[in-house]
Amino acid sequence: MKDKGRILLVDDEEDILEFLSYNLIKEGFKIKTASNGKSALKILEKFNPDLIILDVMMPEMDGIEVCESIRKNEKNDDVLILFLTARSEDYSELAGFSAGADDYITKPIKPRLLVSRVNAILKRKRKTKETSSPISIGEISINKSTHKLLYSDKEIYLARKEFNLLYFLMTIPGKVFTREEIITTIWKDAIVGDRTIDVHIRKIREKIGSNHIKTVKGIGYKFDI
Amino acid sequence: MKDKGRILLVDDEEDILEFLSYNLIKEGFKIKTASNGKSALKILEKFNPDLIILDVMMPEMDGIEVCESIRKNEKNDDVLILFLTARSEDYSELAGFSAGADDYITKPIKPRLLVSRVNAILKRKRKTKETSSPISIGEISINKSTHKLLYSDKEIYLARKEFNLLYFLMTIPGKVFTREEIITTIWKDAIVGDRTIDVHIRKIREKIGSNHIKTVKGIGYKFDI
DNA sequence: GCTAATGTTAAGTAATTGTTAAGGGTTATT
DNA sequence: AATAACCCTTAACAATTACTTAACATTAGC
Repeated sequence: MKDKGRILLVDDEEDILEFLSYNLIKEGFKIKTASNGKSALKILEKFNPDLIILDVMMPEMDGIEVCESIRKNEKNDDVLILFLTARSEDYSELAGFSAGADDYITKPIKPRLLVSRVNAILKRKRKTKETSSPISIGEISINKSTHKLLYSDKEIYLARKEFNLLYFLMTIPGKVFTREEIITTIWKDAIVGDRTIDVHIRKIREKIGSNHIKTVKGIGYKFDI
Repeated sequence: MKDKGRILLVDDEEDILEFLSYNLIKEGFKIKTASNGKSALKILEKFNPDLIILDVMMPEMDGIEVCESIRKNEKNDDVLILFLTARSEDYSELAGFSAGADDYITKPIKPRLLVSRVNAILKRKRKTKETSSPISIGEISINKSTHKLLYSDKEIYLARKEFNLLYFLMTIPGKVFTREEIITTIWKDAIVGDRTIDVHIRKIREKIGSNHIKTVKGIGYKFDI
């Protein structure tokens, strides 16, 4: 069976790991397991999974902590995280999402539901990857999957934040993105000073010239040809 | 309680449907729910909602596909679509916008924010159907999302207040807007002197000529071709 | 022609963005 | 493990741009 995706399972209960593995391997996923947060983080470095299924309730490091720890590292921006939570938790106080989760499943786990959820989430990942591939505008071409920027056929290196920012602006050329939109997209909910955006804009302009990113005072920035 | 609007909720998770319903019904909205894309499309035919709240991540048909499918039918041009998305999905909201969404909310959903967003978006709908699409009158075209004013194909830069003012006048060409209306719309509740409007009008006229904005003495201004 | 309303101008004030360099943190290299 | 290299953020300050005002001029309509 072909490789449908790589999944890292994290739970302190052996039973559940087995149960999940069994059902997901049957579907053709590549599985690794970890029985605690620390080893999960370790495995993560090498395994490079598409998805991490994380039990919220674990001794020592709970799922939320693990999730935050994963998200702290921008290298892991791409990986999806799905939580396992106890039924009783009220949706409104589900802490997982603010920690950076993408979805969650409540226990008891029904194999069918699990599989369809996992398929759905990975399908979306593939889809956004496809649609988010290279954008070419004028003589500038930016490619998220290779993290490369070409400017009239010359390769220009951009640091991660610069890259994300430019990429974001280029997703809809001409549209003015407000500072708020930029912050919530690039910085998620981190709190950064107002000058931070400007500094990054400046660095991008330094590298691609100042004709393409236009300032709309009082509103934000836009990318134009 | 009076009918504040009709909303169709689409999510595969019962919990979230309940959570959303509870909060929106409390506010006086009429609610219907669907647990997948297909049934949403079916309900849509009869329910005729003002707004559809759509989870991006669903098995089988995801939110974006549902949205595209809704927009394909011109009958549904009027309906507003609001996405629910998990935070870390990269710019998926943008894919949403090109699919025809009007706004989005990220999880975790906070009841207050939800309600205020829903109210805002419905209010906008009642006021002007145009939210982000450009207004073109004669050889003048003004576009809020790109913050561009085109005058016989030449791009003209307007500062923020000027832009908002002209945009406001152009929303209903021919209508005379009183100074009071202008003040409350553009300046909200700031207190500004009487000459302030005139100065801005002057600057606009300087840029697009004085034929289009007409003074109606004692009342206000209007935009004419 | 009188008068209230609007137009015009320039100057002052406020708000926003640009720039620079420094410091803390992280990652790569030796 | 120490070191170097780099990235990100910040703060302070500069520069720019936007906005408002006041004083005076002009106009429309009675």
